[in-house]
Amino acid sequence: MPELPEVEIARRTLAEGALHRTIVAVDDSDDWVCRPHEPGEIAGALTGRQFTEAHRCGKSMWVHSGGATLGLHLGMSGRIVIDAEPAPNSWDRFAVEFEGGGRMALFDKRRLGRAVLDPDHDDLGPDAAEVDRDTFRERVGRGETPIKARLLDQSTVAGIGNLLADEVLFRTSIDPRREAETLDTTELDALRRATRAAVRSALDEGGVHTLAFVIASRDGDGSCPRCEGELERAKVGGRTTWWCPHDQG
DNA sequence: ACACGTGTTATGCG
DNA sequence: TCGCATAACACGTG
Repeated sequence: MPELPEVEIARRTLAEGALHRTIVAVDDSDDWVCRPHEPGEIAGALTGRQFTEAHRCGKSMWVHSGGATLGLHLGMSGRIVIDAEPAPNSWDRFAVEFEGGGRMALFDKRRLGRAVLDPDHDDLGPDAAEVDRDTFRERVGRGETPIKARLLDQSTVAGIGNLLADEVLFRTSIDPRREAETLDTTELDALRRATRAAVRSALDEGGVHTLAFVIASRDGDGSCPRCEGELERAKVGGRTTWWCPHDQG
């Protein structure tokens, strides 16, 4: 589920449902998801406090509590759930209970999500939906790595995942295997604009699953939405990649 | 049974 | 130290 748009939706869920409620209990017993702290350490830092603000950069979120900051990452399968019954099979990997009932949980079957105290975001690039034109040009348009791998590198620009990368490369007719430094400024500017537009659209429609090329490649019959030719599939930057060999030559 | 996956990070190599 | 590639991580799903 989670790429930048899903995480922004999760942040809004936190902002609307988890702020200004007194925390009376914390379940941080999953010592794989709750790291690197000892069980009870997050609980000790948050119990009795209220979350006051919910922030996001790329796919990382953090909430202020007046004292410690709680960092949340959804990993590949995580979701934020507010005021629901505890999930079966301990799929709630982290949870806080609020005074008077109700709770906030990180639901994550695969356990690749994270709940951390005072998260370190030093290795995170600027948010992919906010980065300015010149910064995008200089950070994305360098190196011999495939442009898709560059877009997926969270320290270059934060928030683009596997599906969004395919979508914006399709929208700009750029071959995902091109070396990043071979892109000219026109192509880089187009990539940035396509990213902003795709994020806006995904936010409006409910996630990256709703984007046309994502549907065509993952759920559809594998034909190009533009020329109807057959899409190609291969590993690029270690990830499954779809593109149109005709339009993205 | 077995490979795959919307993410991150540790490790290895030039 | 840097840039890049790959494996590993956990575990449900098809």
